[in-house]
Amino acid sequence: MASNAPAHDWREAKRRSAREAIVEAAWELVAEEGLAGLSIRELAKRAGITTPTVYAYFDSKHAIYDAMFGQAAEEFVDLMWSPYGTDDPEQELRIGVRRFLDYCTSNVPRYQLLFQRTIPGFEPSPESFAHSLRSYEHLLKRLKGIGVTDQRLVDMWTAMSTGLVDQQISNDPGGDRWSRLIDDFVDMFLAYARTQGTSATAKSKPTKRRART
Amino acid sequence: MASNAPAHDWREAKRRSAREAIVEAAWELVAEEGLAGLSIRELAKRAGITTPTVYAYFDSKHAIYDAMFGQAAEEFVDLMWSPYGTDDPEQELRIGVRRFLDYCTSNVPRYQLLFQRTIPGFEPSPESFAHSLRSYEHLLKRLKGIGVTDQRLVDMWTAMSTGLVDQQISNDPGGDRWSRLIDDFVDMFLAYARTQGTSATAKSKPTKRRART
DNA sequence: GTCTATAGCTGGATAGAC
DNA sequence: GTCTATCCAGCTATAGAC
Repeated sequence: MASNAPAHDWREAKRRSAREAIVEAAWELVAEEGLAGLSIRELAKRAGITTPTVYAYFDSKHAIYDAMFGQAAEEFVDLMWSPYGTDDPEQELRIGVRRFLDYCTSNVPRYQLLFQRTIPGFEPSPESFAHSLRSYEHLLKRLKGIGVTDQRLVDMWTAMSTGLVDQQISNDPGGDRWSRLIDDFVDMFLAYARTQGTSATAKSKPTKRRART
Repeated sequence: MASNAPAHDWREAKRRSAREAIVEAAWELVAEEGLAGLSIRELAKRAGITTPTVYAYFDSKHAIYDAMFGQAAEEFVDLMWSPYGTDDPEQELRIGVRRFLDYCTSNVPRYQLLFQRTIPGFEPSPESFAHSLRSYEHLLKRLKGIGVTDQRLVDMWTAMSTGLVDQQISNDPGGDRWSRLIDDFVDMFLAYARTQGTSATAKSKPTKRRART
């Protein structure tokens, strides 16, 4: 977007870095005040600028939320697609859910912005949301790795992952009462999936791969 | 509290019913505007009174949240303790989680108030929170019924239940994409629990009951 | 207890000079 | 683009007459 303008690239770059500085300050603010506690005035103060300057870079408060969403969603998708250092699909699944859980619990407002609907009226823009779809695709890939393709099983998996995160955040913030149960959860899921007509592990026959269109 | 004043009971009753009317209006308001959208002015308008009158019954906005919390928590604990119409512990467990899920999904702001930490700075009073503890006790009772007493298994159960609710609310509001997976979840949990050295079903030996103090 | 009136503040967003 | 200054709407909460 706004790409093939070879001259004045530095302008674009400068503007982008200014935007990023604002978003950075926004993250710091919501870390202290909660996601809903984002105030443009306070944000400007922290970014070392004034309120109208914020509006030179963002049309509205929701536009700032969207920029935060986009940045975090991209960061998350990069994390989930980065190498897993193993060829074992089950291991990859375990590492994946660990990454997800760590990512969520290490920054609660970010989790709420990305995965819950806690800001009334806010919907991420299609560009921002596209990252989230790519994350979900990688999840499908990981599950397919262990032979799970049934949508019902996929939905059960997302519910289990979310439930872990949710309980950890709500009832033991900063602790590990639920996050330490990850491996038990995976064990439970794998055992169940095996009873559901999927391979669910390498010892059964590998899943027949269907060519992507 | 303010109890043994035999005369003027009608005064107490009238005051209580006025409070209840305000709380009722508060529920209607948050149903439309979201939990954080509770405004004293708008609340007063709906209750057919003026703003200062609200303060004649509640010290602050948080006090209203607390009254809502207490009312809902009591309603919920009554629901969970009400008869299950069966002697089969497994059936009771299934009915219990169904009740929980229906209760949560049928009123999202109420769910957020009771089970999540979404209002910054709000903590329920001990009296209000006591109801929640009694609900949790009944959950322990139901799980004990199928032979599950291990805290780790209990925590896994709460994470699974919450995860179902959370996904249902966040990703398919009004639908049943996750709520219809309840029985699969219970099956999965029961199968896993059986591998964990608990009876987890009636066909094993019944759990030894320890007398309550 | 209930009202009118308002204090006191904070919010998002903008006008207009530079 | 960045500022000063400000508008206007909304909020919680209270003062004081009745």
